[in-house]
Amino acid sequence: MNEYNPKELEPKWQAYWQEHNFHRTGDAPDRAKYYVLEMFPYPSGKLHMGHMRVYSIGDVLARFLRMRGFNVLHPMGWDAFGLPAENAAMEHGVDPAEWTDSNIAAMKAQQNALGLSYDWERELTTCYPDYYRWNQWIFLLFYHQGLAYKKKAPVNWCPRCVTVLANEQVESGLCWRCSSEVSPRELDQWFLKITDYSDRLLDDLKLLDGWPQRVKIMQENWIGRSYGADITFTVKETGDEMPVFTTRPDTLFGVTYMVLAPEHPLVEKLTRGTPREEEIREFVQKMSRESEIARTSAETEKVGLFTGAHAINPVNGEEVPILVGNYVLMSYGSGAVMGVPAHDQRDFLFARKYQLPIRVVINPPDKDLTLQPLEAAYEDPGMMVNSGSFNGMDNEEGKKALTAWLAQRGQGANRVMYRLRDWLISRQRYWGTPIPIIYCARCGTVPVPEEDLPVVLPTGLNLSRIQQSPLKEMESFMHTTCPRCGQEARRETDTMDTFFCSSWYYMRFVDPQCDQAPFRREPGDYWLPVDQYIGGIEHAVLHLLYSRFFTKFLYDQGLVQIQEPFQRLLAQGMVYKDGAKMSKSKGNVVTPDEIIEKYGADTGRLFILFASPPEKDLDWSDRGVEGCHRFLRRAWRLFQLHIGLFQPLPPEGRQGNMDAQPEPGPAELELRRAMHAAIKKVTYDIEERFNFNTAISAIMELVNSIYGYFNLAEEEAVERHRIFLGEVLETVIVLLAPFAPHLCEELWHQCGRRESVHRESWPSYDAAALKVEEVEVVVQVNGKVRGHIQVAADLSEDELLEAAREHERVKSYLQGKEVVKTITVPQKLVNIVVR
RNA sequence: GCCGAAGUGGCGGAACCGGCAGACGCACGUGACUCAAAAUCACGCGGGCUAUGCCCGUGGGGGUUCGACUCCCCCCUUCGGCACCA
Repeated sequence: MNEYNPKELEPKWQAYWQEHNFHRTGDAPDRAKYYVLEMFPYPSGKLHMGHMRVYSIGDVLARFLRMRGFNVLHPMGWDAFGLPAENAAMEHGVDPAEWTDSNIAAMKAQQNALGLSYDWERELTTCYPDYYRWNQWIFLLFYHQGLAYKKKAPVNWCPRCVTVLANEQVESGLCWRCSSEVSPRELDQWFLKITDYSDRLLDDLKLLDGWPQRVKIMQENWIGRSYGADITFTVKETGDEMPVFTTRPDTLFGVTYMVLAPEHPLVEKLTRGTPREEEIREFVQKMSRESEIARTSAETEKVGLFTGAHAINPVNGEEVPILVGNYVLMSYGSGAVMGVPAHDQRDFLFARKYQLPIRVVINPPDKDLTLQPLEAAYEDPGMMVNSGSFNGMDNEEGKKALTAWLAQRGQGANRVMYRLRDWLISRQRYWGTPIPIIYCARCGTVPVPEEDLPVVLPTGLNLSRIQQSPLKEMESFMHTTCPRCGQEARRETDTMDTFFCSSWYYMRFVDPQCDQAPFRREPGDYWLPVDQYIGGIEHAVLHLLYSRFFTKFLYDQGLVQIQEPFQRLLAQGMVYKDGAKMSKSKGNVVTPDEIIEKYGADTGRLFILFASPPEKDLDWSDRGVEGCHRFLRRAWRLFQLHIGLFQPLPPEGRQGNMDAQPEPGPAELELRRAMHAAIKKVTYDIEERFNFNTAISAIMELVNSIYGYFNLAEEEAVERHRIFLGEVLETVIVLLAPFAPHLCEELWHQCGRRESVHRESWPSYDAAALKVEEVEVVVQVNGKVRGHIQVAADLSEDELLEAAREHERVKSYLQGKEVVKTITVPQKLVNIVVR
C-alpha cells in the first residue's frame, strides 16, 4: 500500500502553492473581508514552539475562513529593529542588517515548511527605510499635534541594555528583556503623550467584546484611573501652598499629619537652616540612591522624619506636622499625601509606629469607633463624625459636599488621577528608527521636513568598539544643516522604541507598498480593523495598549475610520514541557524543525492544536505527538484502502444525482448522521469557540465511525453506496484540510480532484440527517440513574413517562412508593420523584 | 495586600442552556494477524463492594434544585497581573 510520507509530499505541495502564488490576497471588494493576524515575530533566526503554536492557530483560521467564502487577509512581517541584532554586531562584529536579513530568510523558510498560508507579497520588514520612514512620518504627526515632546525627567535605566525603558517595560523593577535591575536616571528624553488618551483607552475597553477579560483588566489596572480631589494645605511656617491628591476627601477632618516624598521641592525649603536640615538631607540622599524596587516594595518598612514644619488643614485650620517619608512617590499625584490613620491601614500602621494621633471621622452603621482605641483602620463606608458641620452625613455624600465646600474657597477641586505615564520612546541605541529631529543653535528643536524623510539609519558602523549611543559617534550622521536657517545643526541621536514600529504595522499590511503615506484610506477602510488578532499574553499591556493608542490617534488625524485596532483577540497560552517552560538550561527544548523532520508539519500542527484549547498553557508530550501522527496515518490508510471508490470517478462527482443513489440502509443512515454531526461540531468549534482540540476530536470520531462502517459492511453494500461513501471520505478531507493542509491536498488529488482542497467550500450540515428515529433516554428515580430506554424520538412526554415506568428496574424502585413529581426532558431524560 | 483565572481518571483534556461525569487522545490490559516482533485492526480501561446490582467520585465545607463539574456562600491550593498609587 501507498505509505504516508510527509517528507515527500509536504515539500511537494508547498512548492505547488508557492508556484501558483496560492495565498495571494484576493481583490474582491464585494465579498465580506476577514483579516487574520498573528503578532509578527522578532527575527531571532529560529522558530520556537510558541511561534509554531500561534501560527498554527492563525493558519487554521485563515484556511477555514477562506473555505467559508471570506476574502481573507493573512500577512506576515518582521519586527526587525531591536537589541539582539545590535548585540550580535557588538559581540561578533557582524552587520546588524545582514544578521537580521539572514535570520528572516531562515525563519521564513521554517514558516513555509509549516505550510503556513501567508500572502508573502505583503511581507514587511520594519528595519527597511520604506517602513521606518513612516514611523518618522507618524512621529512628526504626533509632534505637530503637541503629542510628542521632550522633557528632562527621572527615567528607568537598564544598565545591561544601556538604554532607558518605558514604564510598561519594567516588570517589578526589572528590565522586561534582560531582567536587570532598573535604576532611576535623570535624562532629557522624548515622550508620547499617551496620557491624553487615558479616558478613551479605558472607556473603550467596553467595546472590546472579543477580548479576553483578563487582558482588559490588566489594561484597566495599568491605566489606573481613580476619582478623588485635590486639596490645598498651607505650610504654617512659610505660607507655601501644599496640594495633595486624595480619594477620600470625606476623611479630611481625620488628618493628623502630612508626608512629602523625599524628592518633593518643599523638603529642602522647609528644612533649610533648621536644626533638622542635616538629618533630613542625609535621609533624602539615601533614598535617592536606593533602587526603585527596594524603595517601593511592599515589604519595605515605612520610614518618616519630621521636618519641623506644619501644615494647616483648610477645613478646620488645624496644624499638623509635616514629615518626609520613603513611601511617598514624587511621580504620582503631587508627591505629598495627607495622613488619615483611622481610615487608611497604611497610615494607621505608620501613625502607630511614630505615635501620631488617630482620629475617627467615619463610623460604621452598627458601631461607634470613637469609644475605644482602634485595632485597625476602618476603610469601609459609614457616617461622618468629628467633622464639624458635616457630621451625620453619609461619607459618599460627604466626599462631594466637602470637595464642593473646598472648591468654593479655592482650596480644592474634583480630580481624576491616573497611574498611566507618558510613553518614553527614546532609546540610546543604534538599531532603531532615527527620531527625525534636528537641534539648531539658533532655531532650537526643528522637526525634519516631511520631504526630507526618511532620515536613514547609517550603515557600516563598527559597533564592536562602541559602548553606547552609536549614532553619537557617527559624525556624518550627527552633523547636518538646520532646515529652517541653513546653519550647522546636529541630529537627534536617540532612536525610537521598537514598540513604535509594532504599534501600527497591522495597518501597513493593508497597503504595504504605498510610498505616499503609511497606507491609503481605501484599503484601510476595507480591511481594518484586524478581525482576529492572535498572540501571547505577555503583550497584554505593552504592544496592545500602544496599538490602541496609535489607532485612536490616527483616527483623530483622519487616517483611519476605526477606533480600535483588534476586533477579537486570542491570547494563546505558553508551551511547556515536563511542567516547565522550554529552555536550554533545563534541556527540555523541542523545536519545530525536529518535529517537521521526524513527523512532518501536519502532525506538529495537529498536535499543538489538539493538546489543549489555544488560550490555555500546553504541556508538550512526545507521546501525544505520536498519537496525532498515528491518526494521520490512520486517515491516510482509510483512503488507500478505499481509493477504489473514486475510480472511476462518477462523471457528476460529488454533486452527482442523489436520486440515482440507492436507499441508504440503517448503517448508511448512521454514518450519514455521524458525518453531519462532525460537520456541525467542527464548524461550531472553529468558528465560535476556537476550540480546535474538540474540533479535531470530532474528526477523529468521524474517522472511527467510518472504520466501524467498513468493518461491518458487506462488500456488495460498499459497492452499492459508493457515491455516498465517497462523499463521506471527501468530507473528512475537507474538514481536516485547515489542520493538515498537505496531507489533505494529497488525498484530495488522489481522489481524482484537480482543484485544490483549499479552494473547496466548507460543507454545511443537513439538520434532517442529524435526526434519529430512536433515542436512548435516561430514567432516573429521585435523581439517580436507574435505567435506560430506547424510544422513538418523537414520543410525547406522556408516552415517554409511560415507557419509563415500564422499565423493569425502575418498576422495582417505584414499588410501594408514592410518586410526588415527574420531570421529562424529551429525547433525554425522565426523572420520577417518589416518597 | 488587592484584582483575575484555574483546580475533573495514571496523564493531556471533554461535558454548549443545570439533565447518563470522563468525548477524543496518551499510557496500560486483552484478543486477532505473525514463526516472532513491530505496525495494524478489534475490544476493555475512575475507585470500592457482599458484582445480574449497589455505593462513592469533578480541591474542601455548606446551600439552592427533582437533578449541580455547571448556580449561590465560605474556605484551601496553584498560576497570572498590580503592588506602599495616597
